[in-house]
Amino acid sequence: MQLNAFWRIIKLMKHAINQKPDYEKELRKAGVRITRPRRIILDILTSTEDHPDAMKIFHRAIEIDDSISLSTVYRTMNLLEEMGAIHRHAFNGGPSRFEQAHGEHHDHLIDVDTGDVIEFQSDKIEKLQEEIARALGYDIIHHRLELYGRKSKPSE
Amino acid sequence: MQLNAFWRIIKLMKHAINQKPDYEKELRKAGVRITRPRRIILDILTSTEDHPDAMKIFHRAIEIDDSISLSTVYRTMNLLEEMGAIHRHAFNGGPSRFEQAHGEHHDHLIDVDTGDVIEFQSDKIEKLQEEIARALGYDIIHHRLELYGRKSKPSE
DNA sequence: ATGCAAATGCAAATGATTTGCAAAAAGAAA
DNA sequence: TTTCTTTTTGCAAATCATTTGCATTTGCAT
Ligand SMILES: [Mn+2]
Ligand SMILES: [Mn+2]
Ligand SMILES: [Zn+2]
Ligand SMILES: [Zn+2]
Repeated sequence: MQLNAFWRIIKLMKHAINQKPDYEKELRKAGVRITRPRRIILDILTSTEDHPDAMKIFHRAIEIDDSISLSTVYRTMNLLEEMGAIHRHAFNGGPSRFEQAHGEHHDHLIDVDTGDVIEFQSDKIEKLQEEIARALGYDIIHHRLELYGRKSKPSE
Repeated sequence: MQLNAFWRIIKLMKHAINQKPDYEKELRKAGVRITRPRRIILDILTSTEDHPDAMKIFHRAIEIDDSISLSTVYRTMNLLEEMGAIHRHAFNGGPSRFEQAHGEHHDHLIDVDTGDVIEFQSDKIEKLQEEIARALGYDIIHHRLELYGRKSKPSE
């Protein structure tokens, strides 16, 4: 939980300095063409703190270039996911939501009333997951932990 | 992990004795009509160990009564979920999959190669989740923990 | 048995995402 | 830059899982 705070600060500093991860270089190296739509979408992803879905990304994108199509957003999200540049979430069972893959691994707590997404990280839980998988004879490829909660009343 | 083994045995014993939870009575008490499709679907859910999706349930159902429709399966799953008789999962991002709510709470490990679903339970993790939520000022309403893994090579 | 609200089957509607295809753009080469 | 080849795009139509409108049937309290 202390580490969490640390990384949050790092993230904020990066944001302040505008030092975004250079996905363009990475993608180019992997033989991916950097097109105008892709650059715009990457910019949107690297400059937000939230977890937008395809439609929200689309709306932010057409604000910058109204010729971008929704299918391109979807295609780009699939591409970036395959390249490991973003993570895809399916909270509740709603539409896919995305966030850039940069930064520390974390899990999510979703406020069931407001929809707010709060990030957290627990080394202990990660360790326990590994132990459990190992005991069952498995190596974890990836995992998903989501807590759905409601603000606790201070009293009571 | 020891508790887990205990409950697994209980479950197997119940299954062996064919002592299914009496959902019919519960549902009736809640003012829900017990129709032929609902009885059949409930039977399917209470007599399987796996996590079938709507289509699979539909196919098993028409084997017993070929007049049952897929929409009724969907409607019934929604009803049973609201009544708390079943749980809904969305592994990977695929279609909803269901299991009866009876028995102990557990989480899932999905074999990414075979699709097998392995159930496990960890009091430690559950406790940690509570702690984390509390520290963030939240009460957990529900949660979802899924491990995606691959059988570990014994050597190496 | 009777009556009526609730549930069903079917087909058509939805919402999210994918896909085929002709036109446009990216990057390598000249 | 111009040219060339390959990839990507926008658009519309297709898919997939799931929901919904509606006329018809059914459960079940009287
Ligand atoms: Mn985690
Ligand atoms: Mn759990
Ligand atoms: Zn996040
Ligand atoms: Zn299960």
